[in-house]
Amino acid sequence: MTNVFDTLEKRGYVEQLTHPEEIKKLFEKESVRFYIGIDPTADSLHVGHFISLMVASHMQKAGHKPIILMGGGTAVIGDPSGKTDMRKMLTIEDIDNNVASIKKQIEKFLSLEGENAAIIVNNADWLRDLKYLEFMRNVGVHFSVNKMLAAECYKNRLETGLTFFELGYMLMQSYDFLYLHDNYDCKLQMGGNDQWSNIIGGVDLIRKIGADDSYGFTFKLLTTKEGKKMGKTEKGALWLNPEKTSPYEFYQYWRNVADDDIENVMKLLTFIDVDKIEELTKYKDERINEAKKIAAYEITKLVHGKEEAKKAEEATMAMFEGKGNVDTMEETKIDGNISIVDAIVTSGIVNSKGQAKTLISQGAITLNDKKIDDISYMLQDSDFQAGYAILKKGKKIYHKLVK
RNA sequence: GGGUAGGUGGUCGAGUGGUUAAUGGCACCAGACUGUAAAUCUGGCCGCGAGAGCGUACGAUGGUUCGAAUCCAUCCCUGCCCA
Repeated sequence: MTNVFDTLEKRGYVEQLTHPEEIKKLFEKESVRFYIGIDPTADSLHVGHFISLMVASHMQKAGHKPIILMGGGTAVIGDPSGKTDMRKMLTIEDIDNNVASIKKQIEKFLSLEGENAAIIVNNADWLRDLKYLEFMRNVGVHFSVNKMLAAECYKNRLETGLTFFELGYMLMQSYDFLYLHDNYDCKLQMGGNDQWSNIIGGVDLIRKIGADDSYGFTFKLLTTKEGKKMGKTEKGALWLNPEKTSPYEFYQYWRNVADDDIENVMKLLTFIDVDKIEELTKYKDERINEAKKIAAYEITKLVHGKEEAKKAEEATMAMFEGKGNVDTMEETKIDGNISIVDAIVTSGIVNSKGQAKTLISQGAITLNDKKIDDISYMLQDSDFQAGYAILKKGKKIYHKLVK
């Protein structure tokens, strides 16, 4: 059996390791309990968390045991790493709600049953009742402020301001690792590369307290070749929750990634064999679109299930290649013959009438393939001859209107 | 606690009494070109209104003024220096 480490490395996940040799050996020697933390700062995960879950899934498939740590306790503070400003503070109720809805998404990636079932824990369970004095004595003493301030993630904060409150984040995350190490036999913490400082904080803490079996592992963040973060859209982040980002939009996002990024995306966000990916992405002309289709389908399938992925794919074919089925298109029920502007807004294609008008005047809106250039156009019965009307924004966004 | 510099639209950052819904960059959307790609060029990017326009907005609340993001007062928050 191949070492997961090789798999992860081959697919390009690996960024930094605290103990490269030991970690590789550990993976071979035993079924390792590892943890990945997720901060419940929204009621849905977004693509940034996607890689974490992929890594966890690869690990689980290789026989290791994932612990997903929901940061129900630490989210109260907000991780200052890489942020220029302090995050907005969330109420405890918000966080608890978020934790509940995120759990459902995690279940799609990890098996919660069987011998190496994933477990989901919430650090609120141990952090909220923490006694300050005890914590300072047992944990606080092991942290050198000098060292912390030298860390890259706090450096830029030194200029804009950093509160003690936020500085405490590292201690809490480190304590999480210690807690999981002692209570769940967790030996490895994994996370995005922005978590490096926090992760080594935990690894060092455990080692200072006396154990020598703690390790850290960070993986790449999902960025474009130009180094920009991926997953931004007009409406904000690309969410994994279908109510926030529809499966079709989600599919389209991946269908449209840049040529330069497709190989990376496939390796990181699908389970397709690496050799196959390289084969698919070696082209420099339109043949690379084949890879994008496969990537979009596979990624959507992972997040929304086979059925939704199929629907998104069929809707795409219907729209872009003139085959397939309009039934799969997202649809909105319209009340009577409203104006085109209202139709655009109620379908959710854009957020305001102003935007709808702008688009019309730019020639971006078509109805049943007829360009609409009149802002005051009213929908008519003749627009629904097939029982529906197809509203199109730009070249890529379609919506079905029914009465 | 004292001194000092600040708080501007999704973000970064100009503006320092009227022509400022507020220059510019980034992000994002659309048009052209293409391969539903990138790069490039063009247009857009607070809300409502067909439009003239109206409403909201420059940390908060009051005030001065015909008129304020810009001036004054109080408060809140942040940086830096001193203690």
